[in-house]
Amino acid sequence: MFELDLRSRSPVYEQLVEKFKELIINNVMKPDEQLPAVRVLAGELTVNPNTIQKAYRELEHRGYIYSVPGKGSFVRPAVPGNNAAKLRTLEEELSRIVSEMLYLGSTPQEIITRIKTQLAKGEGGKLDD
Amino acid sequence: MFELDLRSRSPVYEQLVEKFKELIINNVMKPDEQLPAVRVLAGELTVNPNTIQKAYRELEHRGYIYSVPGKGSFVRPAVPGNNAAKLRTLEEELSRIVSEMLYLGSTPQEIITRIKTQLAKGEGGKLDD
Amino acid sequence: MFELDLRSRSPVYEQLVEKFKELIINNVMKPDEQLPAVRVLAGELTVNPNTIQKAYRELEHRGYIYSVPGKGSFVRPAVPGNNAAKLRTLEEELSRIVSEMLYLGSTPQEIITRIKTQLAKGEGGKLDD
Amino acid sequence: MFELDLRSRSPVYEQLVEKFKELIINNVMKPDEQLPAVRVLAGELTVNPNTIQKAYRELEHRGYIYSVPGKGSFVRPAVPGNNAAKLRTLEEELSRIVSEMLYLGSTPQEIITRIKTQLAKGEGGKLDD
DNA sequence: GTGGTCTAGACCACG
DNA sequence: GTGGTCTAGACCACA
Repeated sequence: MFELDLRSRSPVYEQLVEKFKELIINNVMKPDEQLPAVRVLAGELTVNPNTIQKAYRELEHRGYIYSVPGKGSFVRPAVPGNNAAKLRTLEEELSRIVSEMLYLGSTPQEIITRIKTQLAKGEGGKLDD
Repeated sequence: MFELDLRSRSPVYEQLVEKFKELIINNVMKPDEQLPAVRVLAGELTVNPNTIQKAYRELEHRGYIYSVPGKGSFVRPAVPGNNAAKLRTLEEELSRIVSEMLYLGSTPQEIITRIKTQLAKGEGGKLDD
Repeated sequence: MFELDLRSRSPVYEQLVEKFKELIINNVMKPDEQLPAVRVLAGELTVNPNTIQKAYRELEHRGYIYSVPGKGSFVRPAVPGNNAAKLRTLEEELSRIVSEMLYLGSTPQEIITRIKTQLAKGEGGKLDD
Repeated sequence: MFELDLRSRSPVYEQLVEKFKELIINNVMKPDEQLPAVRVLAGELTVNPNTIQKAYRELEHRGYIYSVPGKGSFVRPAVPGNNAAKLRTLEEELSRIVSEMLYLGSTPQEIITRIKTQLAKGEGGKLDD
């Protein structure tokens, strides 16, 4: 299910956070769906349970999941409002990336085309799922 | 000139690398322009000279500047070719960010508009300089 | 294990880089084999740990090893593709050296024989390992 | 006549040494031919005369030229004997380079061919000049 | 215990 | 005065 790169510079728990974020954002994991139990996932990935727990704690802190003591962790439904701060951060990142692509030789046309393609896919995905 | 966050989890030298990368990419620092001397910048930012040097060396490794012992460090003029690998990485980052913006409630129209605006500015900047 | 020349004009960390490069290139250190821990090697060579780390980071930048924080540093398996630039540099060095050997009195026959011998050994080594 | 790279990491005087070595080795500068006067060359290259002098001193120390006080510096004729130490060093360098080329994916056949080609040229050059 | 970051402070080569 | 090297020694995050 997960492909962890133990050789990577980025810590294992961070890789887990990113994987789950991706699954949640792309609606592969649905709202209120339960995440694998810590010990189970630790077993499957042959990773220390502490590492899984750290990842779940981080996901909770970033607002992607909620934990119910004694029951487990679940995908937190997205709330449309109150994301202004996060969106501003993302917009800055996006600016940075577009600047760098231009610097490295991408043409504005290429960049626009690429984003439009993705937006089309993203919309479809959202509607279809 | 620089705003360092000493409490950030991202190391000081990495923050410096990002700042300079931004200045170079956005053509605020021109090709062959000299960067502040290691000791001078260290003094201004009240940071250890070794930390500045680490940032400069990293920038050199990443191809943004060149350092000439005894002379100084300078912005390396951009070479158009062979950025395929870097561009692929950036495109993946861009995908990730666009996905997340959609998840947080941005509309495709907003995203496209924002990027077009930036591309227009970027072009102007390039031409004007 | 290592012979460092502290009086050499070539810096200690650079000597270390060259030693490890040699071990890796000649397959004395195998892919994914762990390098000595920074502090351990520093102790053995009576050199500052920072110096070792600088060498390791340099080896990582040059693509010979990878370091995983908290785990260790390991030999990076060779990837065949995209060494065109490095090979061109080496070919120039080779030209320079052959010229100088001719100048110093080596005969073409001697040079060819010597290289053929090495190539035979190199092949054997590769196959045997 | 000379192309100095002031942006290079390698010091100017070292670049000069290498250039002259190359000219002498390839018989472009003949034995007992006079090198440009320090001040003249400094003027042409717009370089500090001290730098030229340092290069000449280094060339003399390495046995490529001799200096006659009050007259100038001249190419030292090659003496066939007594180069054993230098040759051993060169052979080691050659081994190192061949190893690295193999590591980077060159085939033994390619390496042999390339050296034979150069040896043919070198011989011709020597005989023709 | 591992690599990584940072400071304080010394010394060197180059131009 | 410039970048570069090195030491000594402290502290942090990760597994």
